Amino acid sequence: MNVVSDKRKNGIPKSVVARYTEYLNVLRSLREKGDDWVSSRTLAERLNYTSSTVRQDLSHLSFSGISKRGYEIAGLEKEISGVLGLNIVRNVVVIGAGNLGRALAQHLDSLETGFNICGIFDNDVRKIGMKVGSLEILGDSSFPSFARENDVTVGILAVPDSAAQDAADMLVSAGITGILNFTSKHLVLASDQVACTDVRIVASLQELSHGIIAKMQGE
Amino acid sequence: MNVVSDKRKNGIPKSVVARYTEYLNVLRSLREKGDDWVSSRTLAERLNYTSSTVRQDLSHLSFSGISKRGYEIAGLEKEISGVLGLNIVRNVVVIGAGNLGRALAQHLDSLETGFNICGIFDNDVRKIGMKVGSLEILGDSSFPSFARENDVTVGILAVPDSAAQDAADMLVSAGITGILNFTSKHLVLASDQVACTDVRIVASLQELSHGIIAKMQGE
DNA sequence: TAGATTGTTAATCGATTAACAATC
DNA sequence: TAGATTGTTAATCGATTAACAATC
Repeated sequence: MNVVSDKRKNGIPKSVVARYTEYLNVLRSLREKGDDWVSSRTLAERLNYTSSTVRQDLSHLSFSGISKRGYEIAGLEKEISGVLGLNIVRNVVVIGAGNLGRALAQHLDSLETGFNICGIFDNDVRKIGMKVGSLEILGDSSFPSFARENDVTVGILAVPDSAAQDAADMLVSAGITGILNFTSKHLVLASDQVACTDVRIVASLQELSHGIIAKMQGE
Repeated sequence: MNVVSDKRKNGIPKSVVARYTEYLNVLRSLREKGDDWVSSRTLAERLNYTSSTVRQDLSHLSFSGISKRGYEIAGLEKEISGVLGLNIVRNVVVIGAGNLGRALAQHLDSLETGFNICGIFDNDVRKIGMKVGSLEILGDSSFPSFARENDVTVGILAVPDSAAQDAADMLVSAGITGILNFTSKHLVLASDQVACTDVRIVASLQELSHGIIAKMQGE
């Protein structure tokens, strides 16, 4: 097996992908400031990494910097966006129209993230028909046909924990390819071809709580 | 330096703390199901870890399992909660009363997470006075005195990215000890005694996008 | 007792950092 | 040119897993 296919097989490490998203934020803000080039050192300082980590990360890309100048910002942004698959618009639905689901639909829509929030679903009949921004809340039963007709590839899960697994099953059987999980439940997916990322809101608050205690005890 | 103070100095690794929050979820659901004991194997299977990882993690605690029986669920829950600092109620405010801030205030309140959401702030005068659940939106200017009088130790940051650093500065100078950051900005904190955890909603969606592509390319 | 499960040591694996030749 | 910065190798560091004696 050659080096390239070997790379494909192993893919880019999750830790590197996570930093790519951070680099994108910094690159955008530098570009908006008018900068055209950035060094690994500058990128690192903005995010509390080492320049070595930045260069290692960028070495996974088909994009090179130039000695003494650094990396061309617009080109690097485009390359990272491509690797993350952000150059295509994905149709996304929100499952669960409670406080969190409704807010996420509107928040992600207003942020212009490049994802198209095209539907919001709930199984509470009293909510069906209500409006969330320009979207109308639909019942779960209409989800499978909606997903097919609107080429929906991502589902955002914002239901109560008790309904999480059932809702995930519904998403998978409707042929979704990715789930963004806002519940605290660890999901078991019926297909290993479906990607899942956990957002862990409550867990993050608990980790923060531990962080506060650790600081008090002198790190 | 002896082993104990050495342990204190290094603390529990972040990766272990992250799993503690997952263990808590599983322990609660097992307890509600009526179980009293759990093995490292069962805990591991529920979360796709190895039993070795679970036992290593739990070895940081002052709590022992028993050969052949495993770990007593209620006791382990209490121990992990203690280490994470969840045995005391913290007063929390939300900064930013947009879609996300308002939803987080209500969501975290309804989840009974043990954190007390006691205030929500915004600098938009048109929002001041409006209600979010039982809370009234207050202006940023009243935050310092509010924080002091209500013993607020945690601030949830849900403002636009452009206002993130200023709002963080406000939280730190008001004497907050922890920030849960929902913006996409990397915060620079004026005090190294303040803990910060990033929630990374948009970044998670971008990581999911990469995950989908990776699955398509055969992992 | 026999066997299941812990706690811990040692091995492996992966991620980060240091170092430096190449180069613009 | 001189010096700043990349790309990459090798070293270090930390996290996960395997293995197994202790034990209930």
